[in-house]
Amino acid sequence: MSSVWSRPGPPRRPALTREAVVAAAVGVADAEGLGAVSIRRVAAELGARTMTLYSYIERKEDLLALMADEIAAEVLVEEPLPADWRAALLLLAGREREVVRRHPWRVELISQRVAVGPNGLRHVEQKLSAFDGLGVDRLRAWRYLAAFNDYMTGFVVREALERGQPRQGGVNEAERAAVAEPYIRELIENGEFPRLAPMIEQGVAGADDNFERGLSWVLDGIEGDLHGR
Amino acid sequence: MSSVWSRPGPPRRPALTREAVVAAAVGVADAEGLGAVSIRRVAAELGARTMTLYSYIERKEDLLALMADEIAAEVLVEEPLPADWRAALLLLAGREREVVRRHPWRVELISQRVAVGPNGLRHVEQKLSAFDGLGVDRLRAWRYLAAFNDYMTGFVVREALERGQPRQGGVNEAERAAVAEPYIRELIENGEFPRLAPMIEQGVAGADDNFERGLSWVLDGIEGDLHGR
DNA sequence: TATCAGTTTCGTACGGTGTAGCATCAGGGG
DNA sequence: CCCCTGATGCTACACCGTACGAAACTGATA
Repeated sequence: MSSVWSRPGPPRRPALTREAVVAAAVGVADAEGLGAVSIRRVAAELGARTMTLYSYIERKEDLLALMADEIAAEVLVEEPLPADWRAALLLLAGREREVVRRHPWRVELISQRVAVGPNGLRHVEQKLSAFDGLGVDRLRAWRYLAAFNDYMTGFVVREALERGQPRQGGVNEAERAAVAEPYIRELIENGEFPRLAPMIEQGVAGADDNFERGLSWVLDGIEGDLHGR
Repeated sequence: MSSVWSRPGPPRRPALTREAVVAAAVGVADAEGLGAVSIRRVAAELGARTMTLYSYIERKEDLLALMADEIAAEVLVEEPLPADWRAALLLLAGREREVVRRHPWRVELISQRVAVGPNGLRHVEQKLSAFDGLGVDRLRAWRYLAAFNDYMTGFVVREALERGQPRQGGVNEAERAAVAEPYIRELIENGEFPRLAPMIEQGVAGADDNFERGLSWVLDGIEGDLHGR
């Protein structure tokens, strides 16, 4: 039984890896929202000290980009894609939706200018490949892609907001709804919103999965353009 | 000439108003991005001390909600709307786009669960009123609205990102592009992105205003549904 | 085996954030 | 007149990202 002084300190912890750092960050974001992802917190999660993380990333921004690209891998589908372009896009869209449902913090990264990584690029390439058999030139394909992407972005953002991301701090969801309730009710009463009010009253708003329907309208529009206007 | 002690302090500053606070915050966000909007900064802008702002709002979140509703007023259009539903929606969409161009920080608020205020509700009501003459039931109108809104959200988010919001701190835009350049070039070379690479090389990506075109596809899709599938 | 170079780890510190708690003070109503 | 209500502002706390430099450890070389 030696004294503290002669005993060696704990063996050096197995070296961290960038992958482990990113995985820990993703775990925190999944469980408690993107707001809980701080350098200190992720380090603690790994049993490391704060500044240690800066051996693996240069800035927090980098960590966010790596997180985004990590989950971008989850939306890739195994090739070959369905030959029918609509089926292919529907498949990709479904994946995208699932991934955002699993990692709702993704939508917060959208408006944060995070750099696009290799998996993000692979995803774009897959979307482009859906148009392969159609004989459209690059510009047209790009325009179709843009319209499709824009719809998808809007949809997943709205869905994530409606479902309510895990949040840290701030007012929680039920509480917020409770506060909003009387205000909304007042608006219904006062008659300034004759179209909106009954929709809220009857619960038309919300509780309607418009994913495939809305998407099919966008694809119909593209198809119309495809078949010569 | 009296001494400091006997001279009265500066006359009490004219009382702040909530409107002034919100206007100052919007000004800061327009000029330097949402990241520059801190309680301290907005207070300084008004010549007030930090904690004074908390007489007008309860939390910073409130200030953000008020800012959002402030600019939501800018997207309202004078009634009556064009009788043609497509023309009405196009008008509203154009307004929405202009407002986001003027206040690009709006897109950052989208994914931040800010409460919707009276002007936001008025805006929704105006959009709903576009469907008035069509004889569609509430559920259908709501679905059309959702699809239209989703496309618009995605579009304005993408446009704001492509144009580059004013940012404080962080790497600036040109610098980021310069860093991304060799990485992108490498991807082009290595052949993993046969569809995407030539689009970047030829500049097909970006520099193509797809606003009305993409929107018209969405409206075409809705119109198809309208005319009985 | 002893030394050196290069990484990885981490203690400390700085300047920023939102905001709780309390003291101060002005103006208006009894 | 006084008192009270609400606006104002100081101080302080806990948190953030991260610059800087020292320490500890690893593997390669002499």
